[in-house]
Amino acid sequence: MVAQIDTLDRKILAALQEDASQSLEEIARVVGSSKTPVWTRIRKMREAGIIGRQTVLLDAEALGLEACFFVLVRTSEHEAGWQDTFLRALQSRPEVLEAHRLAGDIDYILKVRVPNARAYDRFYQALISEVRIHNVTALLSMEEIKSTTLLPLETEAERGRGP
Amino acid sequence: MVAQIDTLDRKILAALQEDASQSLEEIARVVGSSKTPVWTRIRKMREAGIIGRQTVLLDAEALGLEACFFVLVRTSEHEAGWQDTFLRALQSRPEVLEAHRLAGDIDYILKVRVPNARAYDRFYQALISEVRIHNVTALLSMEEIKSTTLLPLETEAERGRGP
DNA sequence: CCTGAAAACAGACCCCC
DNA sequence: GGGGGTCTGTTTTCAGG
Repeated sequence: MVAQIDTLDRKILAALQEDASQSLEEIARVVGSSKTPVWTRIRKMREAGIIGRQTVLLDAEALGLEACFFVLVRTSEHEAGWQDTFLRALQSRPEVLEAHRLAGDIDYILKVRVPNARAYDRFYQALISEVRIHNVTALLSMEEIKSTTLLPLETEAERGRGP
Repeated sequence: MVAQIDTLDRKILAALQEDASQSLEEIARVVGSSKTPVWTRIRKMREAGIIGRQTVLLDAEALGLEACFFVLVRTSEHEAGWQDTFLRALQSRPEVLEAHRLAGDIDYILKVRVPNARAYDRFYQALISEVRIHNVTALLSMEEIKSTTLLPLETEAERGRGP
């Protein structure tokens, strides 16, 4: 379900990703248009779900969340019931920031943010007591080299290179 | 560098994370305060860098970014020069959404968003031609079970459980 | 540090092109 | 579908308790 988006839409999205606190007028100026068209397009893209939540990004370290783990999960259970329980467990835990089901011999990867290693252990113990997991590898982040929510919005020209 | 944040600040941050488009009045109402104090606290937390970028979250699938890979990187090179080159390469590539330096036998993990597997291969070929990498494992995401930017803001009560 | 008012500003919706 | 203006509500500032 790839949306029909033109160059102006992409410019608007880029501007909004960059700084959502900009005024309509400011955005209109940088994308080379005026308030009404920009406003209409934003409204439509919101309705279409292309534009989602408007949020602020907080400094995890400053808030005492000093440890970040990537957790590689292997399971031997592949029934729907088990998966449901596992998914619900992940959804309900706010320290799980990301969870993906994978192709290949590792079944899931999680990204978990906690205050420290002890808090990770509490999370881990709670998780394995809730759902049966075959094998877990935790990768501890020493340094966040890059972390962005800005999606690469390919231009019209770049799209030509795709298949 | 953990910031001095009180309960009211935490409530404000929670409200802002949840929906940054809320009016000051609305936020003041839900946190049980009034406009000026809320505004002052937001300004201070912005200045302190606790509150960072204000942004919108876009739907990657709708924008044609249908493939997500986690890339596990092992290197045999550990000199500063190599690391600088690698970091710069990651920073300059918009498809790299996250990059962490890890503890343990895997040196780095990347999160990469691209239109499809071919685009990932182009990224991979370009990366290994730019910097020497010993071993790469790509984990392909089949399903994004959870993805949130909302940090768990522990309450005053919960903080007591920490060390 | 909070309350309340006042001034500067931006968003939502109009009609016209 | 875009351009420009207007009304309404919101942000930001400031005097006073």
